Amino acid sequence: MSEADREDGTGRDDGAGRDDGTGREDLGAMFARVTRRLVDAEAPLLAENGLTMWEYVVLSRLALGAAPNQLTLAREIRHDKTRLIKLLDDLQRRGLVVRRPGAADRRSYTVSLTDAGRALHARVRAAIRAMEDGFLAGLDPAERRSLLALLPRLAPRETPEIAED
Amino acid sequence: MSEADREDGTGRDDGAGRDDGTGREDLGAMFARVTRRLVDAEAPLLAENGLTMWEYVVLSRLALGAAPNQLTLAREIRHDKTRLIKLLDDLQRRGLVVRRPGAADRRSYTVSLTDAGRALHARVRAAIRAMEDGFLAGLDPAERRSLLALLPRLAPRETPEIAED
DNA sequence: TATTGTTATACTCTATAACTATA
DNA sequence: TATAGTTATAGAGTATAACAATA
Repeated sequence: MSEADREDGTGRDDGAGRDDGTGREDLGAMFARVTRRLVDAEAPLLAENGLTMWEYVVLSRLALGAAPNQLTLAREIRHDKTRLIKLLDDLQRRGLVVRRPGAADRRSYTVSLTDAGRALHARVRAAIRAMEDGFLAGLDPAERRSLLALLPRLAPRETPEIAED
Repeated sequence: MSEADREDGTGRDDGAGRDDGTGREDLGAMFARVTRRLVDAEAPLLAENGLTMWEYVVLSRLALGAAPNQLTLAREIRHDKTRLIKLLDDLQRRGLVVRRPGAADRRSYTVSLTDAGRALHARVRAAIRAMEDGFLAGLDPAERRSLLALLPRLAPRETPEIAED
């Protein structure tokens, strides 16, 4: 593929400095920059509620339903199973999640949210959602709809394995 | 435990797991997932060419024009000035970049690409661009145009300060 | 023999402080 | 006094190996 592809992209100069002749910035660089801005904007909201990013990721996953065991939970959120241990210890000590002996396999523990955990997640998520609305404020409704429809197709989420609570 | 257990909630199953009632996934989570997929896809392309991600970031910035000094270079790519040292040492040892005494300020060094550095960057960038084309293959032309127009607006790049070569 | 939860260890990445030479 | 480049050190984050209990 050559420079002629600029026809279905953006061939214009967006004022981001001297053009190096390649037409547009790397997709990875652009996505990374947006991601970093969102992470930076989420950081204070999480800190206010005493959560780290990984803890929030765990709560978000568990909000979909109980995880059958810690290993699948770790795989689904792409976190090391070894680091998940202390993280769950902390969340459980704070009464946000519970580990229960697995029904079939005595080695494993199902992990699920407590009422307090579900409430905290809902509160933080609402704050994050409000921040995101501001983040997307510059887009008109059609653009916003297009973006929200596109993103899941570019990186589909793995179907979580849900256990009985 | 049958898969049909997931149907008991909303009845909707779009492949993204049980709905937790909040409508859509966090924007940050979606962007982070896309970014990770792109980074993972770039990794082998960079490794084949003996570059780390940060080294490629430096080359990409310098492809826009020489940096007036290392400090502004570090700030523009959001990298620690202390870690930039060894990184530039390496790139210079390999003949990809050159540090030249600053014209006005004798403390500073301009940083610019050598011909070899420019060639390597162009080669790697072409490989990455080809990968990106595959990555966006699932989108129709209108969606692709919309996405590429949106991204720079969601996280504008800082205008780089360009020095004379 | 393989897997789940766990601990311990080693390694990488990142952040901070401090030094030098110039300004 | 402040800044550009550099070095050294401490800390956080991450990966790997190994172990006990169970399958």
